[in-house]
Amino acid sequence: MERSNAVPTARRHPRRRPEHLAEDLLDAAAIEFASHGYDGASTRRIADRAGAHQPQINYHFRSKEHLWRATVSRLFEMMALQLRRQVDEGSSVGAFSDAIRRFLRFSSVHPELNRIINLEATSPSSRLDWLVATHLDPLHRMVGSAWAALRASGEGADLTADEVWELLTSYGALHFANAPMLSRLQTSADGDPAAEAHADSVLRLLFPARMPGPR
Amino acid sequence: MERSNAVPTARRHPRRRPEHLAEDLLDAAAIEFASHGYDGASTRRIADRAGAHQPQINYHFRSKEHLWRATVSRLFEMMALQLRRQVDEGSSVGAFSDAIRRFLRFSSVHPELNRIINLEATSPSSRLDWLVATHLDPLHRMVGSAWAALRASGEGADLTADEVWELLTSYGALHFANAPMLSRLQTSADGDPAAEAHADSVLRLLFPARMPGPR
DNA sequence: GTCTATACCGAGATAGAC
DNA sequence: GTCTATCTCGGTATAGAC
Repeated sequence: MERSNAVPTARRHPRRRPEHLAEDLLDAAAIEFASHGYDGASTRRIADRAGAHQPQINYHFRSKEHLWRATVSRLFEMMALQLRRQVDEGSSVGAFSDAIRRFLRFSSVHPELNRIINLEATSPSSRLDWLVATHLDPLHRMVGSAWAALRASGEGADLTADEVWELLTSYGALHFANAPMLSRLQTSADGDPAAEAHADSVLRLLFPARMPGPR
Repeated sequence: MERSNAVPTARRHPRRRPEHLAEDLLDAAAIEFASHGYDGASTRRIADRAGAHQPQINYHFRSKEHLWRATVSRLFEMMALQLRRQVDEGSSVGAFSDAIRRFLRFSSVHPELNRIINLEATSPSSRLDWLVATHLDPLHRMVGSAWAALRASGEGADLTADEVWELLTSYGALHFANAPMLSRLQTSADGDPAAEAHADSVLRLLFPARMPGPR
């Protein structure tokens, strides 16, 4: 294992009396799972990062797998919070675009969710089954019907709903999830500044007629 | 660790006398690294999958890290072989499109490369540094100058070279790398059949004027 | 070059004192 | 709820017979 930079080195003996240890553990778990994948992440490091002991994880969550699910569900809840105004509500281009901007803004602030999803996306597992059934499929349906409504009213580029889904998740959100790599290839890719610019890029692909603007 | 389906169960005692054990180990390593990430992959399973013993890996390659680099380099060589006619050669739309089709065809047959790249893309590591410096940066430059030439001659959509790079790798290649997830969301995503259709989708985004064709 | 045996470490999980 | 101690397992790597 490569453990380049030591975790914030939680002080050893005196652990501390956290109001919300469970929350802290979930925060730490998100980072570790996103960086090393499920198999590669270790509950020891997660506990360390949260300033807790490793057995606390088994106490507060039942197992590593339960911790993973709780972590993912929490990230989805945070995203839903940031989206509030749902995608399927207004079928207007404005509402749809607004939802996309919120989604991408969230993805730039919390790239962990898309990272975790992408780590699981490449090989079948019970985690992937759960992820799709519990979280992704409902979202996919919402986006699909919203796009269908737009297309029916003559708006939007000539793309299928599945193509739009992939554009949003792969091209759109991965821009932030893969920032460590992209920043090594390009001038700058991570951080908030580029978030709105990338959203513009996505929207230009989806609505070329509306946003032909030069760069 | 979740080890859902047992590896082809290499016969135990009688190992075999392989012509190219190293090649077999690299094939097996590609699959395991792509499925579980560097940390999650185990040299035992890789050896098992190749019908070899675990210590053989340390004999033929120096370490797990060396095995990983050899695996990645081999996949890039296979891709270069499939691309043969280089991207930067002709600056015509036809040559560029042809290269993209070859790239995506390779990605659909060997999704392991894009999977491995994506696994490393999300967090800094010495492996990511090596990957970018050795393999990705040269490719990125080639694509960049090829696209610049096209744009200079008035061809192609209003996209920056970096946007094109992300469209090709994230939207384009990930379609195949993430097939296990996408196939659970959509009607069908993996396998060769959809490869050309997805290439059409990518090219339609890059050259809307030329390929406005309905679906 | 191939195999067995094994060293050594870190993983997840549990028991039980506090 | 928190902590220490510890169990068991699987990880990478090495030594050495063949």
